[in-house]
Order: sequence, then C-alpha cells, then structure tokens
Amino acid sequence: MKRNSRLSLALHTLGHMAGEPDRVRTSAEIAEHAGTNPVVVRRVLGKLREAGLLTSEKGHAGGWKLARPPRQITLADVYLALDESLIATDSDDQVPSCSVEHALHRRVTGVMKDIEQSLIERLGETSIDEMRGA
Amino acid sequence: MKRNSRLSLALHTLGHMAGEPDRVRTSAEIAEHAGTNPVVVRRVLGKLREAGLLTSEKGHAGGWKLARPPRQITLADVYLALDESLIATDSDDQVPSCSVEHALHRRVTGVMKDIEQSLIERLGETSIDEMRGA
DNA sequence: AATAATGCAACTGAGTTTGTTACGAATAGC
DNA sequence: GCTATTCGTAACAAACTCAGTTGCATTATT
Repeated sequence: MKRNSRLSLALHTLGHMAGEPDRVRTSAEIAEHAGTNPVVVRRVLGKLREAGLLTSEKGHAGGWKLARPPRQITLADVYLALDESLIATDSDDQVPSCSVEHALHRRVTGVMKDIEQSLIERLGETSIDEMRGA
Repeated sequence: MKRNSRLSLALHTLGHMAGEPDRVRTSAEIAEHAGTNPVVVRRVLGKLREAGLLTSEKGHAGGWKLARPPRQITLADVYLALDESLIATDSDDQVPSCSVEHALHRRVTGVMKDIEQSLIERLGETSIDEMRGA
C-alpha cells in the first residue's frame, strides 16, 4: 500500500459493511480482504469506533459492525474520524514574528481552512451506502 | 516545518509575489522569509515554473517572478503544479483479483476521484490575489 | 478451562521529505 | 575577459511517517 491507505482501507471496509450491515466481521477477515494485517485494521477501525461509526465486541464471536445504518454514515464522518487533515497548515510553533508576515500567514491559513471546510461539506453529500459492494 | 510544507511554502511565496508582482526575488530572499533553505525554495518554485506560473532568470540580478497577473493564478493551478494528489487512491498493482472486490474497488476509486475533482474545482475559485500580503 | 476475539504497546523496515553541501551553467556589470 | 551573482541539479544525511509485525493482556463465548 501507499499513501492515504488509511482512508482507502476505511472506505473499502465500510463499503463491504454497507452491503451486509448486520454481519459481524473480525479484523482478521477484513485484513484478508484488504490484503493487510489485522492489527492495521484494528488501528484504522479503532478510529472509526472512537467517532461512533462502528462498534466492536471482544471475545468469541466478537468483531466489527456498523453503528448506524449505511445511509447515515457520510464520507465526511470517515474523513473527520481519521483526523487526516489533508489541507493542514503548518504547526503553530512556526508563526512568523514580523507583522507583515504574520498578516499574510493568517490569510493563507484562513484560505486553507475555508478550502478544507468546502471539502468536508462535499464529503458530507456522499454516504457509504453509495459505494456498497457485494 | 511539517506536513504539506511544499503547498504552504508555495502559497506564502505566491501571496508575497501577488502583493508586488513586478519585483524579482531571489531564492535566498524567499528562503529567509519562509525560514527555510534556498535549495528547498528552488525545488518547490521549480515545480511552479514547470507549470508556467513563475519565471526564473539566472545570473546577476536574476530571480523569480510571477509569469501571469495574480488574478490569473488560482489555487488549483498551484495544487496541480505541485502534483500532490492528496486524495490519491492506492497504486495499480494493488487491484484485487476477486470480481466482487474488484467492483467495490472501482466504485471506491471512482468516488475518491470525484472528490478530488470537486476539491480542484473549489481551489479554482480562489486566486492567489485573494491572499496577497504587504 | 479452552478458545477466539479485541486492545495496546513496542519495535522494525521502507519510504518520504527536508535540509545541507557542492558544483556547474548562465547572466550582468565592470 | 573577469568576477560576482543566481539558478539548476545531484548527492547525501537526518528526521519523520507509516505499514507491518510480534507479543501479551483483556474480555467474552462455549
């Protein structure tokens, strides 16, 4: 895998789950489908669980399941859950001292935040139901 | 610096240039403002030059300048010039063999491409003139 | 008790990216 | 022509990121 593999893994898995919402899947099963490792799956799906998109059960017959109907989970939910912040600006310890620089910096940051907001709104228009498979 | 520093560096520099479009700036000067290294600046701005957004002149009194009026350079131009592909899908050597998987894979890929297209369109609505400083 | 699953920490290896040095090529001014 | 200045590029080091892996504790079912 390469870049954005977390987002990709999340979307593929949710796409599967949207097809059979009631089926409980183990991380091993999901990892097999995705061609990766169960621990990696648990790491990514753990984020989605924290965000309330999935539930997981330990022990025998445990595994992962959607926490809501597929139509009520949007790509924005997934994006925010993964906390990727693709349009991230530089860190706060990087703010320039010069006032002209500072003004420009704030403007650039503001524009980037606007763009990210637009992206999130756009993502909110698509539910995982719209890419379900099987 | 951290993540997306290339995009950030490009936007900050273009923001400056949009404020004084005729002024020629050296990579050393730009690097000083950005708190980085001239070679790093040349690397990033080189991409923008390849895309036709900037011009550079060697030798005495050489340096960098906008190739077009600030209003005619959009954030989409910058994004595409840097070739970042934030919403990139996984590489082609990763396509699954199972037909069900394959169908889902194509759908997920399609959705991600749509999203990236939306992002680019949104970026095209803002020109670097709108974040000019000084 | 045995089995099967998640949760989590720690480590490794590959890959990416920034920073740096060095040097060649081109240009302007003297 | 000579010199100073600047870009262009290659090569390398250091830091960081990330997927993958192992190991083990915890929890739940049988």
